[in-house]
Amino acid sequence: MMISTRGRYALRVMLDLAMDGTGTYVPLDSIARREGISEKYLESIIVCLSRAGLVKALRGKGGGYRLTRKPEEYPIGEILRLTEKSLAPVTCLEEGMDCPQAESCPTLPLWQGLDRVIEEYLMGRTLADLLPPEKQ
Amino acid sequence: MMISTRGRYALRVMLDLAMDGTGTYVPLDSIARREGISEKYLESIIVCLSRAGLVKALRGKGGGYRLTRKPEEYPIGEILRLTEKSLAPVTCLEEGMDCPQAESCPTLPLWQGLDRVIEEYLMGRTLADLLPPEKQ
DNA sequence: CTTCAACCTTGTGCTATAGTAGGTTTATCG
DNA sequence: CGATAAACCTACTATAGCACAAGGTTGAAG
Repeated sequence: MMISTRGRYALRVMLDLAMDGTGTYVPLDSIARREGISEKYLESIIVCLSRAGLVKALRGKGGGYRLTRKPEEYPIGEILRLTEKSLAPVTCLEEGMDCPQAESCPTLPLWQGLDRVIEEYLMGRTLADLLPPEKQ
Repeated sequence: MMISTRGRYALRVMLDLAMDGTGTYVPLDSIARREGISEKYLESIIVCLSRAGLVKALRGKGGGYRLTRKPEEYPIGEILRLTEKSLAPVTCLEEGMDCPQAESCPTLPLWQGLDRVIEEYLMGRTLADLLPPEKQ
């Protein structure tokens, strides 16, 4: 629940790719070195992003990853949702968790409201918002 | 990070006490039965609330717990902060975590913003907001 | 002086997180 | 063609936090 290293690393990888800007393929080991993150661990993270089409992968020599859209077309929430199992602040709201007492629960509306606030914040910002001004 | 059963149970206990309304001491085992939660586990939770003065405890026969303020004087965030180790959405923001790269981290402002939004939401609502209309 | 309730300490099973390790496939370059 | 470089895939592991459970101790009322 909420944001672990997986989501944070995913964001940093995407940001790293966005900083590159050249549209060429960037190999993962160079990203790992720059960001100071275990390459093997990053692998398991970027696979999610690749399968979902947020980045395009190219194998073999000269291969790597690159963005498939412009930075301003990546809502932060989308990146996090793919790499975290859930962004819900409480387990009650997680998928496949329909609580039998949901109808009468006096606290459920509170959590739903919190979830909405978080969702709006994360979907209302994009990768581009995290780039340094000169890279805009 | 974020809200586990500890915080959720704490809220339900406080709500249970607020529902009582009579100002008399309510024993924990009756709360546990009503809420369907393990009494022993609740014990470890309510101790935090008691030590912080959110509830007053009375030992011995006829003892139990009662609120020390009116429901509208308990911000939800205060209850959760006491029972959860942290409400921060990422570890970066947890106490005693001053990251050496904080200055140059491009994602830190994002997390700080998210933290503020959550904080405002949770501190802007009180126990009273969760009571059914007729109990107001 | 018994009863009931809070208080305190300790232990335990489970699950998720944050990685490691090692091998397989695929593309490029000399 | 073959070496190299990269993504891809499977499986394993150590650690920590969560959600309790068990048992005994202290203290207030009747």
